[in-house]
Amino acid sequence: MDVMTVTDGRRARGDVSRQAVMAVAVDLATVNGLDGLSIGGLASAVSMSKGGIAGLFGSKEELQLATVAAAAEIFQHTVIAPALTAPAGLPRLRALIEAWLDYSESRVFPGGCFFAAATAEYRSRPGPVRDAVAANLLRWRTFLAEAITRAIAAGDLAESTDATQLAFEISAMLDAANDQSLMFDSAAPYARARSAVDALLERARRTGLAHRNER
Amino acid sequence: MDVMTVTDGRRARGDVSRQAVMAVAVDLATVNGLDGLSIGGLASAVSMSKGGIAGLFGSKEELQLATVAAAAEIFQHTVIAPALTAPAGLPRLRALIEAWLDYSESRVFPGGCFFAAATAEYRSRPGPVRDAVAANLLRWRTFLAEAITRAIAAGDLAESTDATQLAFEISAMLDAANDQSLMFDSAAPYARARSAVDALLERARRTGLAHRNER
DNA sequence: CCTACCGATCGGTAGG
DNA sequence: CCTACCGATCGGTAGG
Repeated sequence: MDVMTVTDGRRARGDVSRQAVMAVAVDLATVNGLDGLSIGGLASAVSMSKGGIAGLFGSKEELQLATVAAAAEIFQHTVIAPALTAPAGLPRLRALIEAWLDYSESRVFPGGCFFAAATAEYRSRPGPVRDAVAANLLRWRTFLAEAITRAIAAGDLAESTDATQLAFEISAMLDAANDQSLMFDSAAPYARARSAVDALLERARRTGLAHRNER
Repeated sequence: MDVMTVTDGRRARGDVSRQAVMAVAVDLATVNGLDGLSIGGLASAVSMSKGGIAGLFGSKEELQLATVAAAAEIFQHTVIAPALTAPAGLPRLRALIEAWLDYSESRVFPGGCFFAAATAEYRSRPGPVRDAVAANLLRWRTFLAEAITRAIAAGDLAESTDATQLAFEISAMLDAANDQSLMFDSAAPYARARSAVDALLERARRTGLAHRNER
C-alpha cells in the first residue's frame, strides 16, 4: 500500500514530490507567514524551478490551502491521535493538553503552533485561507470541549462545569505559552501554562463554574 | 504650544504630515502586518508619492519601527493612562484589565490589539522590529504585574499570590479574547475573558497560589 | 515633497 | 517538471 508501489511512476513521483514540498512549505509558513510563503522562495528551498511549483499547485492561494491542510494532518497525528489512546475522562483531557504543549514546545514547526501563527495572520483578512484556518481552529476547540464534557460525564469534573468556558480558558493558557516562549525564547511560559491549567482543572474538579466558587 | 504655531513652517508641515501618515500606517499594519506595510501602499493610502513616504522614514525598517512607536503611544494613552486614575490596589488592576478589553473590543486598531498582531508576526524573525515589539510587550507585562503587586500590598489579594504567574494568566485571557473575537467576528470571547478573569481574581483574593487552593 | 528611474522579486502563463 | 517570458510591485535612489 506504499506510495512507491503504485504502477504509474509519473503519478507516484508527483505525490512524493508534492509531499516533500509540503513538508518544507509548512515550516516556512510558520516563520514567514502564509502570505510570506512565495512560490519562488519555496521553489529554491526545495531545489525546484518556480514553474514546477506553480504547476504543482495552480495558484498561490491553492498552495496556501494545501499548506493549511498539510499542517492539519500533522496536528492530527501529533496531538489528537496520541491523546485518543488515553482513557476517556480526565486522563484523556490531560493527555490532550500535554500533547499540545509538547507539540508546541518541541517545535514540530519551527515557528511554534502552525494554527496560532496562521490565525494571527488571517483573522482580519476574509477569504478562503482565513476560512480554512478558522475551520481547523473550531475543530480543535470542539474536540477539547468534548474531552471536557466526557470528563464531566465520567464524574472527574463537577457537573456544573461549563465545558465551552473551560475550553476557552485552557486554550488561552496553551496559546499564551506558545506566544511567549517564541517571543522571549524561553521554556518558562510552558511551566506557567501547566501550573495554570492544573489550577483550572482543580477548580473544575471541585465546583465547576468559577462563579459558584464563592464562599 | 500647538504644532501649528512653530515658526518653521516647513518643519511644522513635516511633523503634521508624519503624524497623519503614522495614524494610517498603524491601522494598515494591524490588518496586513508590519511586513505587509509597503511604502508604495502607504503612499497611495495617504495620497502621497512613494518618494515622499520613503524620504520621510529613510527605509522600510525605519517605517516599521516608527509604526511600533506610534502604536505604543496610542496604547499608553488608551490603556495605561486611564487606569492610573483609579486608586492603587484591586480597583486599579480591574480598571487596567477593563481598559485593555475596551481597547481591543472597540477596535482602536481595526485588526485588534496592535501588539498581539505584531508579536505573532515577528516572534520568529530576529531583528530590530522584533526587539521593539518585545520591549513593549515586556513593559506591558511588567506594568500588569506591578498593579497586581500593589493589590497584594493593599491587602486586596492574598499575600501568597504569585504576581508574575497571575499576570501571565490574566493576559492569556485578554489575548485569547482578542484573537477569537477577530477570528470568529464575535463579542462572546470578551464575555468569556471577563468571566475567566473574575474567577482568577476571586481565587487570588482568597488563597493566592493555585496550588495552595487544595482542601 | 515630486517625478523618474534602478534591479529584484512577485504571481502567473506559454511552450515544450 | 523545465526555461523563458509577461506586467506589476517591491525597497530604494537621484535629481530637483
